[in-house]
Amino acid sequence: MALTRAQVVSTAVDLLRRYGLADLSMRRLARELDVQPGALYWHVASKQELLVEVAGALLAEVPEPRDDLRAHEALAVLSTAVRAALAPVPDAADVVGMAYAAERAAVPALRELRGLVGRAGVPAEACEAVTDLLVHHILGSVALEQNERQAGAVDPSYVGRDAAEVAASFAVGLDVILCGSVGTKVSGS
Amino acid sequence: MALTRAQVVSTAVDLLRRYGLADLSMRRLARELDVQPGALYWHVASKQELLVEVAGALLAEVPEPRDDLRAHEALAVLSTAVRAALAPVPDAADVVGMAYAAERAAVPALRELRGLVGRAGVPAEACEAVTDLLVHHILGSVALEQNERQAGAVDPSYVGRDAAEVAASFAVGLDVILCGSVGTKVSGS
DNA sequence: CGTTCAATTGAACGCCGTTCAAGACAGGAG
DNA sequence: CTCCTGTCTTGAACGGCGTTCAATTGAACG
Repeated sequence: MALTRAQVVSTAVDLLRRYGLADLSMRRLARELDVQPGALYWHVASKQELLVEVAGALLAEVPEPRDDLRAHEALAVLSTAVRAALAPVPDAADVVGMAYAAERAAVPALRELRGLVGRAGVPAEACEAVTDLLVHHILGSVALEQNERQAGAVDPSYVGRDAAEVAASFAVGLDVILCGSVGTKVSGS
Repeated sequence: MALTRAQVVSTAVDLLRRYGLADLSMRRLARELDVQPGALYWHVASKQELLVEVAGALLAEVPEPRDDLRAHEALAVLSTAVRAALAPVPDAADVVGMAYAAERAAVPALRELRGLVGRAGVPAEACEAVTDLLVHHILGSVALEQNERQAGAVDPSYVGRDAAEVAASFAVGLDVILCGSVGTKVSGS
């Protein structure tokens, strides 16, 4: 049966999940699909475009927060959900970051985040700034957690912060963004 | 005369400044130095190690903020200075991000940032979290500004936010981190 | 049966990071 | 002056990469 764009994308996601971005090459992807590398370019214009699609797929299953929440809570829930979806996928932060950089609206879940920021009472001029801050915080945290994991795997004597600690760090940062705390208070856990 | 590690690093910085990370290949660097690629590996263990060195060089000239400032002000000054140092260097965010991920203490300027966060009254447990947040915000903002620039260069009809706007966005985000504003107030400009 | 046309092949182009035996070339010891 | 030793460089190769493109397949349709 003929190859499909959807098939290409989902196999790419699989490859990313299992082996990371370094092993997500067009050639490797072609091998996985029992196809010559050139065939991929019938379904996808470039690797860049493929990665944008992959980023979308990674966040496709993040549920929209229930809309009976206050905007702040919804923001916290969505941010945490996005982080949770990306955390277990190697190099997900790089992939999504690239997609976000290429086109802010390319990834639906992040577009939705921006809508919530607006609804949270942030003035229109600061809307993009705050959204960017949130996105960078999420992606940064994901990248960090994966880096700790990787460092620990290479050298077992290295005791970095484990996933739970990084998640807690993330929550603190999120709290700082949503409520402010460096200058004022620090909310409990 | 014999090649020097310092020479290799500074030529790498030059190449990065002028042509970006994509053109900072070991081969290109060797060509620039009138040398065979293999020669570089006498002075540098790997490209990774070279990039960490480059990241350090990029931030080597960021001045330490005067120590008569309150910690919050010093943080704002240093963060802004780091951002300003990286903003004009293509792909600087990727390079520094990589170095920071590889080893949080590898880049002196960022280590200093962490010290200031501690001095600003952030509880010890939240110290790394807040520093990470700051670093991600800085690097995210730099990456974003460069992306806008690049998009504008490719397609002149594209009107993105210019450098000043992105810098303003950065200041807003910094304000959110240092003072909090989503839940409370937004300080003037 | 012949044609058409989406889909794939196979081969090439010009890059990349890295390795390593072999050579060049200084400077000190005999 | 010769020889050696240790530092540094070359030249060539290895196995990868993203991308392009003429030629070919193969199924569906008239």
